[in-house]
Amino acid sequence: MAIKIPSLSFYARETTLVARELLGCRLVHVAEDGARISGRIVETEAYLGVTDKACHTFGNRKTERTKSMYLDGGHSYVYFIYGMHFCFNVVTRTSAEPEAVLIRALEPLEGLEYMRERRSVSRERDLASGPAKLCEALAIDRRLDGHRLDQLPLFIETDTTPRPQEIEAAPRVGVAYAGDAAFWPLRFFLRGNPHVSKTK
DNA sequence: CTGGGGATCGAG
DNA sequence: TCGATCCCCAGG
Repeated sequence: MAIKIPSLSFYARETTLVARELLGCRLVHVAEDGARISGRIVETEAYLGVTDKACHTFGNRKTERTKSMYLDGGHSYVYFIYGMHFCFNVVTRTSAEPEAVLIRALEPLEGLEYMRERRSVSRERDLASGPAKLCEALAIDRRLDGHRLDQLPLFIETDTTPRPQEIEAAPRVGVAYAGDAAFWPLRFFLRGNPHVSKTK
């Protein structure tokens, strides 16, 4: 299968569909020295905008933090959480529907030594098996908030396409406060992949 | 201005 | 199970 970089129209579609189709794609950050740091996306979560109590734009909230959610699909939304971590999202649909896909885990593919320098763990499966872990491994921080994901230095390539039966759905992690939405099966991951995040 | 809480992680 | 660590944002 030929590797290509999806245009913004790929991201303008229904958010749950994008969340599923991002599985198997490759997230790439090109470092300042030109080296590629990348991993295969093995876990995602869909956040469905103004009617989704777990989404930062629930009720049409538009603040300094969430303004990237109101960009067109295909931009990044990077936010700071718990006083020390970043999380990386791909914005979907249009500026009128502020929805996004949280990238929750990667299987490291390129630049593993670079990742190990940034992360104080040795096991490969600990490098990027969580939303904040992968941001640290790929050096994604607020400077990349609002970035277009069809351009350097951070972009997404198509890679492998998982078979539908390899994709498992489950409730999202860490959103118990969100009422009914806490039970919506909007977390998608590759069944049995060791780089999927651990949940408690 | 204030303060309660968070789409997490890793040590113990 | 819990602490780290600080920004966000609703409410007054």
